[in-house]
Amino acid sequence: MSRRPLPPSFYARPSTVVAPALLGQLLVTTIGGRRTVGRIVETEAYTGPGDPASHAAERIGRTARNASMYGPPGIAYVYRSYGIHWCLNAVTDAVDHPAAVLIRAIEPIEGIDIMRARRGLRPAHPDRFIGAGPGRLTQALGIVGGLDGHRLDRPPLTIVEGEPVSAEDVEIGPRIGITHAADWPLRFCVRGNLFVSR
DNA sequence: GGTCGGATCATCT
DNA sequence: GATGATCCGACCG
Repeated sequence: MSRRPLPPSFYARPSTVVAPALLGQLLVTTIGGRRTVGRIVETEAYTGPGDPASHAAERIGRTARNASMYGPPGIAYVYRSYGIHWCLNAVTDAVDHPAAVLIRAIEPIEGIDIMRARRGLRPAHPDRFIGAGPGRLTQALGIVGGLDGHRLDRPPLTIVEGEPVSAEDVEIGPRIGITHAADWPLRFCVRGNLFVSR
């Protein structure tokens, strides 16, 4: 398994290209002195100002919350969802073009006991509930709002090269949990994977 | 195994 | 003062 972090150039492409390319890559955190690794199995693209579902949609513009989306490709955009959960995005495209990929699910790879403890899962609870959902995976990996704007090619929050998923193994469907442009086919997941959120 | 509502808060009107 | 890129437990059948 290669451990090379994905370079900023990987993210300097449209979010519709980066989102499927992130499938199979490894999300690594070293937080609280503990290392946890998850394989990315589900993503969603948020394309730019013309995407009505984006936090940086034209009608919203640049605000304090979405500032990271206007930053350089390859940094994290972390925001609080429904007042309770944290959600992690990888910023894509170019500076001043606000676009990102939401990481929606991971398959637990390393530090499973740590993830289960962070999630408060009972022993009988199956592993598929560890990281199936954007709020769940951040909790499992210890990702919090303080990591907003963090470079994804260095600790404690890194995405490293894994095994890319071939095009025929990528399943494409509509994005989840949004009201605007809900039918745009910008959700990508590993076909048949047991750890996706739906 | 499906649907429903509560939790909880930063952000924006 | 309303809203939301969510999750979970309660309740029903």
